[in-house]
Amino acid sequence: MSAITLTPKALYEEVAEQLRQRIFRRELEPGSWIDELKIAEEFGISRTPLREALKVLAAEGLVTMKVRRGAYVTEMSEKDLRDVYHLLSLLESDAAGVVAERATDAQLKTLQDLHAELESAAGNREAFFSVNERFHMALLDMADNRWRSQMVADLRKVMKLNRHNSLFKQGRIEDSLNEHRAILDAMLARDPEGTRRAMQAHFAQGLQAAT
Amino acid sequence: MSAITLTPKALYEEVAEQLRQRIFRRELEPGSWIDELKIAEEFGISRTPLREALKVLAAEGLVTMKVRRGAYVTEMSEKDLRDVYHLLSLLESDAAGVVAERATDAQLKTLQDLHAELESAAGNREAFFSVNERFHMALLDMADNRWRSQMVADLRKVMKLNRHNSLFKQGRIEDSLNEHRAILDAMLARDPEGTRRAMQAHFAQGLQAAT
DNA sequence: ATTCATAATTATTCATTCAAAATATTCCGC
DNA sequence: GCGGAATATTTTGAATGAATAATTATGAAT
Repeated sequence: MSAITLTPKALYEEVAEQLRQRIFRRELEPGSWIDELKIAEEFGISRTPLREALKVLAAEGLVTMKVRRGAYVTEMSEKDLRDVYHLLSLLESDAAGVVAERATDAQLKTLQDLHAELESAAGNREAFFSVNERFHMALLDMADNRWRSQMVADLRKVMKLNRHNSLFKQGRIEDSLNEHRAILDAMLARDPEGTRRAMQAHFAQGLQAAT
Repeated sequence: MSAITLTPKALYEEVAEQLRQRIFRRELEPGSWIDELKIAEEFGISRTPLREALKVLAAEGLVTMKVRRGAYVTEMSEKDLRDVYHLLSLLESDAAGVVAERATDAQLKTLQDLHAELESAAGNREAFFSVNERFHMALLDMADNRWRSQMVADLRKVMKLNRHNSLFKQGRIEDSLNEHRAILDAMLARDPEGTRRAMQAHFAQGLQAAT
């Protein structure tokens, strides 16, 4: 009767998101085996959509499938962390350079607004982390390369596996804000090369703080 | 029907590879809908492993899932082609720079051998394409970043969707060999920056030939 | 004749069932 | 008591069937 279509997503998509949250919250620890029967029962679903969800997560790199052994939460070594940071630095600095070259003034304004929001969230770690994510993703969107956006999104998810995800040591938020300010200034000056360098510096600092 | 039932891979992995081949051979055309029942019947399997295989391909970007509409072979626009080339250039030039910095002499020798093989395959397009793929992947392996290797492998698969995949116009093979020679020379000279530039030039030329 | 609504058909998505494989446990022999 | 083999249990992987959602076609009303 009701014309409201309450099928926004397929069940396996929903399940994939729930699993991501559990992994990020460390309710499922890296290296640990994922019990299909147990999870399916907890979610009140059958194994079919769960298995499809696990394959989505495997493609993102969050879980690792072993033949005839099932799914395991991916373990990130120190080297993995460095490698992923390296790629994020490469991809996002390139994206920032593109934005510095081609963004409209309205788009730059959007980034300025997000930065302002970031500064006002400096006191709250959760909020800061969330706005920071939105800033980076908004920049990616403006760089307008769906393949890169997808890759960066996946890498950022994988990075959350790291135990030092609470990478915000004393003073790191302040430093991060300054680095963002430098990126923004270079973009406003329409200086692509300077923007790339500023973004690379931002990631170099982020890696230092995480290790 | 071989009586040997060794299970090197899961069925859905096997099916995923078969589907890739069909897509690359254009038996499944970009933009077209993938009929689950028909394919399952042709392969003599049920829809379950097929659906799992489709999700793997969706993660690679080869197919696109639409809610309640099933799977479609991904369509690559001109812009998509440029975007993917851009990323491959970025990732592989970085990898080549890393190799120029850190590869052992034995590894450089391996690349030299592959280049020699490439030169001797210059007369056969199929062979040239195959050896070329092996050269790029060997280089990626040496750069030793599994996340980058995975991303590049996926992007290279997606690139095969392009109709101008027979991107070897008159003289392109000769040019490509020269570009490879320049990359190799820069690596042998242990010149990371020159290596990166040479690889970027290689991709710039490749894009030109493909469009 | 055209548009909207309803019904039917078609195809996706999820659950249940079944089979095969790997691991662990137990029993027997040395 | 220890080791090996066989069996049993656990778990992944695949098939079939049922239900839900969407699209298309048909009919009626304006």
